[in-house]
Amino acid sequence: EEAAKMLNPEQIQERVDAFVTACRANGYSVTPQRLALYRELVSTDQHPSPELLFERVRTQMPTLSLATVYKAVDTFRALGVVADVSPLHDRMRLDGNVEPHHHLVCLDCKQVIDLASDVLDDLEVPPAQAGGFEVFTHSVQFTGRCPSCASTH
Amino acid sequence: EEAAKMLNPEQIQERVDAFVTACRANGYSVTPQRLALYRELVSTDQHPSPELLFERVRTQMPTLSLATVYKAVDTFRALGVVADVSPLHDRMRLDGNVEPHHHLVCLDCKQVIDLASDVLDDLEVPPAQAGGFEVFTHSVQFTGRCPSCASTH
DNA sequence: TTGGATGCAAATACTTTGCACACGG
DNA sequence: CCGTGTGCAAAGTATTTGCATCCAA
Repeated sequence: EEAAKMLNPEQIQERVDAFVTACRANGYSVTPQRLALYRELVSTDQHPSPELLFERVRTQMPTLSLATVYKAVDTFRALGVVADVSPLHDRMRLDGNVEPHHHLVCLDCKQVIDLASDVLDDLEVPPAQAGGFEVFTHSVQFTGRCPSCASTH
Repeated sequence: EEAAKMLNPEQIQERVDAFVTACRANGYSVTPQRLALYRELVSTDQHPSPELLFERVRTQMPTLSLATVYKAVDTFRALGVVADVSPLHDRMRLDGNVEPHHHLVCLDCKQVIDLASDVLDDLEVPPAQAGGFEVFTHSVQFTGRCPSCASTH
C-alpha cells in the first residue's frame, strides 16, 4: 500500500474551484481571505492549527486577522470541507483504562463510549508507511451522533 | 463480542491498591487528594475532564482546588495510570482531506502523519456495541514517537 | 446598495505557574 | 523534621464574541 501524499498544483486548483462552487451554492461570499486560507489548508499535509494557517497566509495578506481564521474555519465546517483531527480538542478528556480499547464519539454532546474489540485491538500500521515510527498503542475512533442527540434533531 | 463495562467495587479497590503501590515505588506521596481523584477516575466510564473530576471529588473534599486536579493528573501520567482520550487536545488541528484516512501521532512533537490503508478504511463498529449510534466516519490513530523525536531521547 | 465578512479589541475558557503553608513519610 | 503536595491567586494560551467598517454580489 502506498503512502498518502500531498496534492499537486492541478489537484489543489480543483479543490479550490470546488470550494468556490460550494460557497456560491450555499450563500457564502467568496472572499480573498477564505480563498487563501482554504488554499493553504489543502496545500499542506501538516494538519495545521488556526495559528499556523494565520502565520502562513499572513505573509501574503498582511491585514489578515486571527479571528477571521477561526471564522473561516467555521465556514469550512459548515461546508464540510475541513475535518478536525481531534474532535475533542476543546478540553482534556481522561481515561483511567490504559488497556487498548476504542471509542465512539458523539460530535454533538462530546460523549465518549468505550468499545471492546479483539479485531480492532490487533490492527497494525501498514508496514510500507511505518517509516521508523515507534508505535506505543493505537485506538479507533468512530465519530457520529449518539441516539440521544439524534432524537433532538 | 461484549460491550466494555465499568469496574465493580472490588476491581476498583484493586486499581486503587495498585496505584498506592505505584506511588510508593516511584517516590510520590499518597495523599487524600490523589487517592480520591484516582478512585473517581477509575470508577467512571465517562472520560471526565479535569473540571468534572474536580466537581465530583469536591463534594467529598470541599477544600480541593482545580490546580491540584491538574497536578494530580500530571502525576497519573508520570505513573502511566491515565490515558488522554485525545492527545492533541491542546489546540485545534485541521485537515483539508475529508476522505477517510488514518494518522500516526507523535506524542512528543505532536506531528501528525497521514496513513492510507484500505484495510483500515473498512473497519466497522462491533455490531453488538453499536447501540443506535449513527456513525459518520472513523479514523485509526497510532500514537508513539517519530524517528526525529526518538533520536533526541 | 446591502447583508454578510473582516479586523480589532475585549471577553471567555482552559491550563499552567509561583509561592506560602500544610502534611506525609 | 524535611521535602513534596496543596490551595490560592495570578499569569499564560487558545478560542469566541461584539461591533464598526468594508466589500462581494
